[in-house]
Amino acid sequence: MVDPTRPTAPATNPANAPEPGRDFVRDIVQADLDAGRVGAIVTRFPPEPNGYLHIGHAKSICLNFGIAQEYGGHCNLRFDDTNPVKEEQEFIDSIQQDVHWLGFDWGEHKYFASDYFDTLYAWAEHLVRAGLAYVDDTSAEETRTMRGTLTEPGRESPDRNRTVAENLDLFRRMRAGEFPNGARVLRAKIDMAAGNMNLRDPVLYRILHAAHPRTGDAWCIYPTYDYAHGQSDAIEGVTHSICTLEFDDHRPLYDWFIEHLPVPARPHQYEFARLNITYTVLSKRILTTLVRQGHVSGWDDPRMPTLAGQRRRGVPPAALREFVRSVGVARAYSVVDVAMYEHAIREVLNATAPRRMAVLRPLKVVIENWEEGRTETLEAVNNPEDPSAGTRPVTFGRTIYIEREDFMEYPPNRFHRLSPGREVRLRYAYFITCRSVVKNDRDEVVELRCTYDPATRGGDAPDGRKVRGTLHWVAAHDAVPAELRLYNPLFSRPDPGADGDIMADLSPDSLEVLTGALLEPALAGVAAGAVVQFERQGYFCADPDATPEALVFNRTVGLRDTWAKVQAGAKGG
RNA sequence: UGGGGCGUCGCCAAGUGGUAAGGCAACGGAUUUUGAUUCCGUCAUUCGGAGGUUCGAGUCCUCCCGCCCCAGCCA
Repeated sequence: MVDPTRPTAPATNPANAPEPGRDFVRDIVQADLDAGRVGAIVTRFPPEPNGYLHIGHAKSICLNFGIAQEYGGHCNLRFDDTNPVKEEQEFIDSIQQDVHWLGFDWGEHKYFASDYFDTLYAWAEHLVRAGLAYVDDTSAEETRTMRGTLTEPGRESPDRNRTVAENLDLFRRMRAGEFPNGARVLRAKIDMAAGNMNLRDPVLYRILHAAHPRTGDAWCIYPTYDYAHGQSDAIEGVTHSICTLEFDDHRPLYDWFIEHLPVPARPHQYEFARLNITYTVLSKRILTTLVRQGHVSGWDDPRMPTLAGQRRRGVPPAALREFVRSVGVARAYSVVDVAMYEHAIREVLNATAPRRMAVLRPLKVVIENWEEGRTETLEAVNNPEDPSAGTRPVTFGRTIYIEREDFMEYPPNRFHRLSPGREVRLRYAYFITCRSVVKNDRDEVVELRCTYDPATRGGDAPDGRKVRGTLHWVAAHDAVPAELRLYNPLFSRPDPGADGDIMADLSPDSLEVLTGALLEPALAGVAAGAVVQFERQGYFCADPDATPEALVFNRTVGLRDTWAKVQAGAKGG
């Protein structure tokens, strides 16, 4: 059957052609607008409040709210709360917080599928009266076997031909609470032999004696997703109901309900490929398991791909939006390289994050020709990408700390940091030369004795001599202690779960805690949530776990590190 | 011959019959007081495969191959 309201080919409109083909969904929207099939664009983001939103949802949110914005329509936030046994107020709250954080606003358009329970129920009776739905007493297990298989047709329930009167009576008594969970269901009467399993008399209502977060005990029967979704779209006047590919073969059912019910509008469903990322799991079910089994500290553990987790990790919402934009929207199954995500994060943070110095693994350095007790204040640039960020003072002294890995007693070929006899620059301070090494009884380097060149104040040599390396540092007299949490992928393989047991792929190295880090004093009063770049190390976000004894920072993402790559290559080769 | 969807560079992804965009990654090189950033260059004679139509095919036709989704009273 040809539906004249359904777009066939994108219409062209040379007059005000938008930047061509941003993605196929926008093409459809544009074509519908051009052809006058719809007035204002209405989309919707329909989360079920049974968990926290994750990066995959960000793609859907950006698509739905983005399209509404671009075409001057609006996007509804609609909670798909049709299954009270899984849904909780905590999730209703977190979802709203996360959508706002991502940068989108539903305005007055916040809805719940449960707002429509009365209408949905009335429409179900309508189907019953039309002979298109019946009450089935078959048990869940029996229903499953009778549904047939992918290659064999199903068998019709003996209750399939009950009279309208009997169905109406039974359905009303279901609603009245006369029957226990699972005793009966209301099913659509479609086609038990359909090749599309969704059309083999799908369930519309099931008995669930459970309190609902919003409707309380008002109901003991609840509509299924298939029955509730399209009708909710119609009630809200949604023009483009955009969902993921696995709902593709639900569309005939979606359309069936719309055609057979007295709905006030004719919405259309469109499907796009969901987002997958290497080394990452975007499945609410698995994420829930990680939280419940304590593999992570909670939904907002910075290792979690949840929006709450990424926020705590320090990922700016703009980076998420940029990432989603760069990935595009299509219908082909895809797994995006997590490097693309990290790139988007660095791109945003490079432009915005103030620079600070922090030593992750300190190595003591004594400047032998610097007088005991003398300090000197120098000027450090806050963000070379943003002159308006200004400068800040940093104080130098006789004893400082540098990064342990910035010194090697026996340096390999291309190492151009500090080693015995070699001169390097301390960022914004002086050139220093390593004169000797102090070791403990285990032969470990515990301290360097260096000298500085007073003429190189600020880091420039008046005689124009060059130095190969520039190191970050903190002064012993004013450094601030901190705990640093370094994160690695939660899973140890790019395709977690591909071998079956996803929990077996959990990485033992996803979290490394550094307790002895030292920060420059400018970081002392930093507010939780602030993101800075620790020069030469990476971007770090102040965590609310900070105590009076020590600040806590989460590493959002490291800087690109070509030296590490060179080393890895040398080791491997 | 169960139904549906999809196959363009290592990973995303434009392309809608006129002679393969872009991003990520990678690799060279320049600049650099972050081995960062920035910059410049290299990176698909070929679009899952085979036929066919056409002056011309990633785009149209036929056949074949491969991958994903569906048998919840989950969404």
